[in-house]
Amino acid sequence: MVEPADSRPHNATDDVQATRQMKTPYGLPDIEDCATCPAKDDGTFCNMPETSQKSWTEARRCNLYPSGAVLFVQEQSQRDICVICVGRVKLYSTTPDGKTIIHRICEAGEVLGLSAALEGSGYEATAETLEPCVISFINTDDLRGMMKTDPEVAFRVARHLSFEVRNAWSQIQTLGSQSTATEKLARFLLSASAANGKISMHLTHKEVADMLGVARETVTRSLTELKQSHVIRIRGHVITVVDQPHLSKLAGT
Amino acid sequence: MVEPADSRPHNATDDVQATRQMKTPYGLPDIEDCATCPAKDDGTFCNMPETSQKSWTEARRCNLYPSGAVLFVQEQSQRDICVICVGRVKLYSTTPDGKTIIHRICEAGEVLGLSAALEGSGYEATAETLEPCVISFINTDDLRGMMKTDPEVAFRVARHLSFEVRNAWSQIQTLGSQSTATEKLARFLLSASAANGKISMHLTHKEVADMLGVARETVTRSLTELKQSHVIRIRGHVITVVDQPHLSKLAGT
DNA sequence: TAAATCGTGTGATGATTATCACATTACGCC
DNA sequence: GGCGTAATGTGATAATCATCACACGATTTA
Repeated sequence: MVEPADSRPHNATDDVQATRQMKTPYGLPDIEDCATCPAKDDGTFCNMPETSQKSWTEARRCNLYPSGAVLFVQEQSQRDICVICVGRVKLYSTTPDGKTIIHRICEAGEVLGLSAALEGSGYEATAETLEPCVISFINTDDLRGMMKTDPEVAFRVARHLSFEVRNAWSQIQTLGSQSTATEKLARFLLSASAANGKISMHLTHKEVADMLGVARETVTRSLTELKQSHVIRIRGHVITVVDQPHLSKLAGT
Repeated sequence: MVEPADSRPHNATDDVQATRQMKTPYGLPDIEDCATCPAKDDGTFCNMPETSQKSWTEARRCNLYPSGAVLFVQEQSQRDICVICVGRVKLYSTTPDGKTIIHRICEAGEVLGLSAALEGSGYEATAETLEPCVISFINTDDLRGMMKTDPEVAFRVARHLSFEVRNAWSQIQTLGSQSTATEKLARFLLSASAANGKISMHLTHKEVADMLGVARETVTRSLTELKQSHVIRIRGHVITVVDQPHLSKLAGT
């Protein structure tokens, strides 16, 4: 796990991997402008009206991170919000007795630290990159200022928070339903599977376990059980849902 | 459980209880103006700047509900958001197999249905009054319109959503920590207790159980256990935390 | 190539707690 | 004040799963 400076620009020359290819560290594109951003279609702050976009672009700073970098730590006082331009980020918190709970795996286009920014409190969780990432930072005060003057920004912030609430609630349903581990796993697989039934699993069993609130061994066991009953097939990092109706029945839906 | 029309004004003459005191049904104040509202100090949409307040007051409708009234049902298509002026409302969802999960007990000043309004989807949960309530309704389209034109409204919506996210996340921590039932209950009691250690329990054991994701009997048992070990004292609906350090230790904090 | 590390697979065991099945109490309502 | 329903208390039992304890394979590092 790499431990970079909190939210400051990542100094590429400090990094062993980066020295290999100085031009584009970690093989990432250098996103100077939102126009060249691969997430531009569906991101929360992408495709904004011109005036909003302008002040936005001026306020943001853009950094690169390797896999396993910690963007911020829970309860750390909050100064910036993060926008994921490229990559995936794991949001988790740890309990005093050392247990880890993964709240969400965030994709490109999503925003981190929003609720903390509006409440004026510390970060709700720890954010760690799962793969090389391009992250934009906006100062919290700047964000608030933009929200106060530009309804478009405020509206988009609200909509992203809605999305977060939805997400959290569905996780609560999974965690609180006191259902069996297989049931939870089935629900997880269903929500993760694409239309063709394929899931590219970039998460370890431990990470899945921390998302579902069960032990790692339980995930392994349930997974092999599903495999043996020919409900899913596992090939490397790709899980294929073979018997979707069966899986749905297991999920209790 | 009373089943009123979805979000339309409650017809007091239809109701048995209301016939007793026609002037103020359920003994509730008739809130015509936010100026006379008891929640005006800390509500999300209270104490707004004059211009915002004006359009707000024009858009809102105000209704009275008895205890146990269903304000809206999960997945029902959403037309209004609700503001609790007086009373407490239980937000819950039910799983296909009949289990109930209580997401939150909402107090006066809080807003219901916000995330559904912004996502344009159905209500996230079912809302049921826990006591006689005064509820204001604002049409979703009106709200969106106000957000687009008035940054103040948009900002307040965002801030309330932040609050909801926080809430949801702390519930996720409780539910997902795979801790013992006593641990969860201890945490619940701590967060519910006032500075003087007193908790006015207006919830049944079943309701607490549905908040913590455990069985009702488990709540009863854990509660008596805490009582017998002199950590808490129960007198009627008032629970007093006697040994706060002990309770904190049980909560693992 | 050896060593170390990480992720995964698997067995045995005990603790916790859901579940069922009642008894008992409290409380609103006529 | 009595009746009926809702809420609470309590026991016995079984199921699930966390935990510990390792083995194994893959991948990276020295």
